[in-house]
Amino acid sequence: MGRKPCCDKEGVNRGAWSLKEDELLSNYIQLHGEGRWKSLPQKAGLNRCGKSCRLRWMNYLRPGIKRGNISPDEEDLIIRLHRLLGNRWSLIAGRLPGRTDNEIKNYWNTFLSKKSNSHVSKTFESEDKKSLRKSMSSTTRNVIVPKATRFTKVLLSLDEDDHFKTSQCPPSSTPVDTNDGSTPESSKENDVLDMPNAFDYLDFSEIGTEGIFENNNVLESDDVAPLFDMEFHNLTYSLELEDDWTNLL
DNA sequence: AAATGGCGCAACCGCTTCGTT
DNA sequence: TAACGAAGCGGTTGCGCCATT
Repeated sequence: MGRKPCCDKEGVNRGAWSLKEDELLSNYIQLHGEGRWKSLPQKAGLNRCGKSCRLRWMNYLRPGIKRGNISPDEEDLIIRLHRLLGNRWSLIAGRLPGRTDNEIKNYWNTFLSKKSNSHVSKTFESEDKKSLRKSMSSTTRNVIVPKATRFTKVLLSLDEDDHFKTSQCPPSSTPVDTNDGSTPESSKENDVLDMPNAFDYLDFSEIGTEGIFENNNVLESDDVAPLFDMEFHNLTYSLELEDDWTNLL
C-alpha cells in the first residue's frame, strides 16, 4: 500500500501553465480568496492538481511578487539569513517582501551557495572564529548546528522566563518541546508560554534532544550550555540581528 | 546553420506539520 | 487522544533558452 496521491494524476494537466489557466486561477482566488486548494481546481474550472494551483499562486500569480533583479541588499540579507537559518527558505523569504521561498531557493542554488562558501572561508578564519572552532572541536559530541527546525512551543519556567527577558541569549538550559511533540513531564507544572523566539529557529538534531534532556528533564550540562550560549551569541552578533531577536522576546 | 552543453527557473514530489473532528 | 485531511515546506527534476563550438 503506497501513499495516497494528493490527486488523480491521470488526465490532469502538468507542466507549464497557460495564460488561460493563470487567468482562471487568478479570477477564482480574487473572488473567493485563497485556501481549499484541493477543491479549488474543480470550482475554478482548472484541470490541475490543487497543490499545483497553490504553488502557481504562491510563487507566480500572487499580487506583490517581485521577480528577478535581486538587489545587493537582498542578496546580502539572504546570505546572512541562510547562515543563521539554514535552508529554511520560507523563513528567509518572510524577511524579503515580495520574494518567494522558491525564488530564493533557486537563487541560492544557482548563485549564492558558491559565493557564500567563499565568503565564509575568508571571514570565518578570524582569530575569534578559530578559537571558537577549536573549542567546539574539543567537544565534538556536543556540536550544536543551528539547523532550522520549527518548535511550535517553548516551555519556560518562571525563573527561566525572567532570564530570557533580561538576556540577549536564551537560557542555556531552557526546556523546549521534545522532537516528538510530547511535553516534558517536568515542565507540566510550569507556565507554558506560547511565544515566538529564537528557539523557533534552532534545532538540536545533530546531537538529538537527548543530548540536552534526559528522562524529560533538563540536564545540568556544563559543556553543552556555554557552548550553546557562545554559538548563539556568535550567530546573532555576526548577523547584526540581536535587535530582531530581542524584539521577539 | 546545426549540434551540444550549461544554466536558470518553474513545477513536481513526497514528507512534515497543522488543524479539525 | 487519535485519526485524518489540508496545507506547508524543501529537495529534486525537467524543460526551455542561450552561448559556444
